[in-house]
Amino acid sequence: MGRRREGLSKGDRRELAILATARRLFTEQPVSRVTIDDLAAGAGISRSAFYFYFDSKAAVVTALLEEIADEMAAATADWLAGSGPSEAPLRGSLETSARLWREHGPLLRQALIEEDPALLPFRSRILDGFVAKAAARIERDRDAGLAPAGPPAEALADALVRMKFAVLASSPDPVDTLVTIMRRAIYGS
Amino acid sequence: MGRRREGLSKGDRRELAILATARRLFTEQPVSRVTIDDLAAGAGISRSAFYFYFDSKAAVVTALLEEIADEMAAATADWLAGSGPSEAPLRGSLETSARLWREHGPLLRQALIEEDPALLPFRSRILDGFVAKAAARIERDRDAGLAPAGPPAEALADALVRMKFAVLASSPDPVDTLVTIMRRAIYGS
DNA sequence: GCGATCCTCGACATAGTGTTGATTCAACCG
DNA sequence: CGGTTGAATCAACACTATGTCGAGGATCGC
Repeated sequence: MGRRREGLSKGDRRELAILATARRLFTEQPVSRVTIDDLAAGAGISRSAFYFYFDSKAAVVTALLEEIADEMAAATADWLAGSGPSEAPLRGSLETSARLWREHGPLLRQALIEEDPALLPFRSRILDGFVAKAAARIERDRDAGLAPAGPPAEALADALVRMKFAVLASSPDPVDTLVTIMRRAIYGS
Repeated sequence: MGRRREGLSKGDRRELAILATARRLFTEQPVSRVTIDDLAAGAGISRSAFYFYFDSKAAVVTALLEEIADEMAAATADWLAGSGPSEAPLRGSLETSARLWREHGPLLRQALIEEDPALLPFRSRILDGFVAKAAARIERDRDAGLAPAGPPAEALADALVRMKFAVLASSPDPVDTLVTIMRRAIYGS
């Protein structure tokens, strides 16, 4: 009777246990201070058994970042799609981003600030994607006469995105400041 | 005759050789990829002899950063002491900062971006010092009616300094963009 | 009950860091 | 000259973390 009760094999459950442990540990301490031993112990397996499920710590981090990537994109989609200097969409986007950094700070830091080479794919997806879309939005506003000329939109967007990550990584609640700087940088003459 | 000819003992020369090697290697590759073996080999000594001269790689990095700290301070002194939105002093300060990052990128990156705990003293000296002075300058301009109100000067300065470092670390020539953003962020309404 | 596949582990290999104790060497003191 | 001292050097060791291998144990499909 009842062969595969719930569809989750022992192996599946162990893989999920590793990810759950990683999620827990990576909210508390920097990625570099979590060892594979920690992850294996948290999942109740030996260190070398870990390698059956993941190739490296970076693979676990990548898996977790995949989960977060969509939230990151959704957080800014509103503002990126809009136009003009109105404050609310920008503030909303930044509030959500700030929450994500509070929840996943060490992970995002490892990928976006420390620039771990193993996390390059995620980083370029997020960073380049944001920069390209933000630059497009800036050009749209300039063409519409809503924003004044200034540095190349791409360079401006790049600087603002990097500032956003750097500031989110260091202050718990920087939204007001970021809103002002970004609006002035884009719309101030 | 001529006992201590030039005052430099063998040990002194070796210490300088380590520093020279470090200077060379740290212009080419990230700090984390230079091993103590590399430094020792470059200075022509064994790895364990290295530990006679320095406690760790971080100690070497600290010594090199000491040399750079003064240049960093001098680079921005002009602008920090002035007032008002005029472009030249800001641009001059940023040009010098950009040159320093081109020459010592990996070192500055390790201290100011990656936030290596062992380099905390240098980081707080540079970062907090800059932020405090920039905040004071912003308040001065606000009091003088040269700059409009906005986020707390401290928070604004912190965000701009972090943006500066983040952008310098990633683009070879970001001065134009930084000049515009900073002026708009401080003086734009 | 049997074979294939999934899963686990202990043992090993490698790279980097830091420590220890013995030894060399140069200078200076009597 | 001989002896003491302290600086400088090294080989060997210990530790931590990562990743690899092959030998088996558990489990599922039949």
